[in-house]
Formats: sequence, structure tokens, C-alpha cells
Amino acid sequence: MSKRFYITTAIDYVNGQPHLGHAYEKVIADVIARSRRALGEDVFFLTGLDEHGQKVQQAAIAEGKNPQGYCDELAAVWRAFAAKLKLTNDDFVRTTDARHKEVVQAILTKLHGEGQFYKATYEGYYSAREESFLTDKDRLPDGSFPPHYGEVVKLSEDNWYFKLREHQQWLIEFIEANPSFIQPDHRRNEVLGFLKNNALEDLCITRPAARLNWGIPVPFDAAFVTYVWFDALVNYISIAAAHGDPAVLGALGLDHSAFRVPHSTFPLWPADLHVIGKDILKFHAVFWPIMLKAMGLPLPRQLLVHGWWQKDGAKISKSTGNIVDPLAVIDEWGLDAFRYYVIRELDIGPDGNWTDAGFQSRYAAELANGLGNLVNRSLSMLKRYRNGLVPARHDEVAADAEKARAETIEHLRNSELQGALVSIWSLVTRANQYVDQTAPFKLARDLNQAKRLDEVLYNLAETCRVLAVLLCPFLPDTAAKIFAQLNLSVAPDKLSAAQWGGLAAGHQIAEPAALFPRKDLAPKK
RNA sequence: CGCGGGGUGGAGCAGCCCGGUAGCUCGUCAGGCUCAUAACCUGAAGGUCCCAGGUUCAAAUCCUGGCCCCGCAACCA
Repeated sequence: MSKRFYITTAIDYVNGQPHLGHAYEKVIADVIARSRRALGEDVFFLTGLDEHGQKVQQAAIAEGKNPQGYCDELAAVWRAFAAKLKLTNDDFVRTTDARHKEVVQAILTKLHGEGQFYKATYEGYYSAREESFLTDKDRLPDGSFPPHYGEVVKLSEDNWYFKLREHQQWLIEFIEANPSFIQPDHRRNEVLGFLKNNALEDLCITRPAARLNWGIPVPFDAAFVTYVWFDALVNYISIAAAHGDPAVLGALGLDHSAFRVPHSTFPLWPADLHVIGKDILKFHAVFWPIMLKAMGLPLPRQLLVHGWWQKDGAKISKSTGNIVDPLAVIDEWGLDAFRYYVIRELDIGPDGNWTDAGFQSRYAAELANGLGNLVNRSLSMLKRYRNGLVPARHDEVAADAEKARAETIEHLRNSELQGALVSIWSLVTRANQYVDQTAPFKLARDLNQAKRLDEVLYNLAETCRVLAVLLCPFLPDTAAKIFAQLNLSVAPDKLSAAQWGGLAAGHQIAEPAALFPRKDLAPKK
């Protein structure tokens, strides 16, 4: 079996409810996953949850639950969230999965055996209330610690460390030699600047079990559990191993029979794309490559780093209530409208600004009046003037459709999702102009123009079909509706199907219906 | 001098790397059309491209200095 296109999202920390930022990242990854399938590739799309750590343990206790039960409940919420977004993920990892723990422990055992870790004592100021060490950055200008930390005491603690330091130069050279490894470019420059101007500290990879027991036990030292990065980041390869990836299994000396998977080989690693937010860039661009190098595994091909959303020009914050609830938006406006807005409004990289007015504007102008109205008017005329029977093929709009298809494919190959939508909409605009220029509603009144009317109606109907194919990765529900209205039982989800001329003469279409119902403009609330 | 992003017609953005007619969406105004979800199409008005220097035949774009916003460093993608 040839290697699949392996794409991941960050795994979310199961410490609350999903919000806009989570939804955004998942939609990006899903559109890319669907695009790659549409381009004919085998895809493996992984998302999931990070469930260990102090905050989860505390939250569980605060609710009178055991941590696993607490995680199980939230995992159900997050799985439902993924389903609501219609993510086409092939697996859903939880870091409390036995399959994941097994790989984490195998890695720790291997690297420990190779002398990659050492134990050291850390001495610092410890806040019992926050259960964390404080640094000088936490101090107030007068040198004291803010009162919300409670009593701060000097404490020393043993932990295990991973030798990051010695790989610094290698990593700089790698990133410089592989400009596409971190995208967009300014994020790469940011990492290089950091690496060139700072000496890496070795990475603390444990927490004393006495202080934190909700974690994966360190196999060579029972007094410790694994601390976040050797747990969370590893999900990208633990799940590959669990599916029988030969590269990971081989590097770790594991046997695929441990995972009871049917595949003898299931090549996934290296990942083609890690989709992440800018906040975790350092961990993915610095810690993760060095961890992989130590394990003897190749690095992922690309980190695609997206920005953050603001709402109405201000930071999104639970505490101030300045939030966007993706589930509420989806319930009110539909999933595709949500997916469209976040991809169309904000290019992958910069920060963006969610406004309800902007959302409604794009819904009305681009979805309802642009795409929706085009499909509706095109199919309505075909229905009215030709009883819904597709006329003989005619190629007047073929060149424009082909241009949109070629541009869209090029954008999708480069994960330029916003650009792809712009290209698709250029065809929507072109088709609406075409209606105006050819005026089929006038041709219909003149029996001598019957042939010309046939030509125009074919061009419009076929354009609708091409649009539906191009939209599949972005707006799966809408694409399906257009196919249904065209009475095409099999949704052609491959971009090759967007080639002009797919509708057969004499084909009977179904009933047209509004794709994006107009909303009363009266603002709610 | 902690790091990073940004300041472009009324609003939101693209263009900047690789100088050469300032572009897009929304809004406004005028016209056209009536197939369609009061949708669609055409045209117009509207800009000191933050400021000041510099380089250049030519600067939104390159260089220097300054001003101002916003993130990260604090639960959060």
C-alpha cells in the first residue's frame, strides 16, 4: 500500500467546551483532507484530545468525578462537535487511549536506554494554590508575587529532562534548508529568529507523581508521570503505529500485533501536514523535530500555522463574554455557511476578525445572492422552458469553467483555501453575467431562438454541476444539494469530474430549491 | 532597546518579497433587466496608500527615523 496523505490537527486540551478557534482549525484540516481525496489521494485525517494534566485532574475533582470519567464525558462532547462540523477524520485520538500510552512508554524506554534523558533538581518558587512553579516573569514590579498565587514557597523538585540543547544547530540548518517546513514564511522567520538568538533549555518531561498523578507513568521511574509534550505531541505517531505504520513500529521496536490491527502495513509517517495555531508553533517547530530526530524518525513535511480570531476587533475571551459559539452559528445559519465564512474571511496565517455583520453580509451576498441565486435561476429556467430536460452540450462557458477548475486545483495543492474560494466565485460571477448577457428569459419568448436558448440553458446547468464538484471540499452539504437538484444520484467527489461536459443531453433534473434561504435582515437580539 | 502582527476611499481587506495606470467585497448614487431567494447586470462618486526624511527617471512597494493600534509573555486555536 502506498503512503497516504497524513494530516493532523492539534489535539485539544479537554478543559472546557469547544469554541470558534477549535472549530476553525478543524474546518481548515477537513477542507484540506477532503481536497486531497478529491485530488485522488488516499488520506488519513487525525484529530483528537489531550486529556492528561493538572487542570483536568483538578476540574474532575472539583466536580466530584474521577479524571477518566470526567474525560469520557467531555470526549463525547468533542466527538459530537467533530460530527457537527462534518469532519471526515479517519480516527479520533485520546491521549488516555491504551494504544497511545503504549507508544509513549515505548518511546520513553527507548530514549532512556539511549541516554537521551537525565534527572536533575529544579529549585524555584512554588505556588501551592496554583500548583506550579513561578518565574521572575510572574513577579510584580516590586518583586513580590501577585496575591492570587497564595503562599509562595521556595521548593526543590527532581524531574527528568530531555537533551534538546545539543540539537539546536542541526535544527537551524534543517529549517533553513527546508523553507516549506514551516508556513507561512513569517512563522518560519520567527522560529529561526528564536533559535538563533536563544540557547535552548533542555525540556522537562516529567512531573512527580506525588504532585500530579493524572498522566502516563514513566516506565523507568515509578515516581513520575509524563509531562505534556512527550504525551501530547506523540499522538501523531502513536496513532500511526496503532494502525500499523511500519516506520514508527520499526523505529520503536514495536510489533503491530500489539495493536490488533488488520493491516500488515499502513504507511502514514511522516505526516504531510500538521495544522496548528500560532500559539503552539514553538512546540511543533522546535521540540517535536528534535524528539523525532532522537527517535530516528523523519520529520513531518509541513507545519501549517494559522492565526487567531478576534470578535469585533477585540480578543475573544470567556471572562468578558466576547465569544462566538460555533454551534449556535451552525444551528442558525447552517454548517456550510459557517465553514464558508471562516475559510473565505481569513487566509491561513494572519489573525482575523469575526463580526456578525460580516458573517451576514457574506451569507447574503456570496452564498444566497451569488451562488444560491445562480443555481436557482439556472435550474428554474431549465425547468420552466425545457421541462427540466438537459439540452445538447454546448461549450460557451467551458473555458471559464476550466479556468476556475485549474485555478482551484492549483490553490488546493498549495493549501490556499481562501484563494480557491475566490477562484470558484469568479465562475459564479461569470455565470451571473452570462445570464444577463444572453437573457434566456427573452430568448424563451421567441420560438425562433429555441436553439440559442438550448445552448444557454446547457451552459448554465453544466456550470452549476461544475461548481458543485469544486465546492465539495468546502461546502459538502451544499454540493450534495446541488447534485440532488441536478438529479445526479452519485455525487462526483473527484475534482476530475469538474471537467466540462458532464451533463448528458436528455437528462432530467429535479426540483430547484433555495440553497441558502434569505434571512430577514432585522438584527436579532 | 523582550518577541511578533498591523496602519491602503465610509467599513473590511488585497497589493509590498520581484518599485512603474491603487484593486476587491460591502455600503452610497445613477441606470438596465425581470429568469431567480426584493435576487442579477452595468456605470459613477469617493483615497495626503500613518508621518518625516532618503534612494530612484519613478515609491503603497526599497532604506532610515518617528507616531499609533493589536497580539504573545496571564484560562484560551
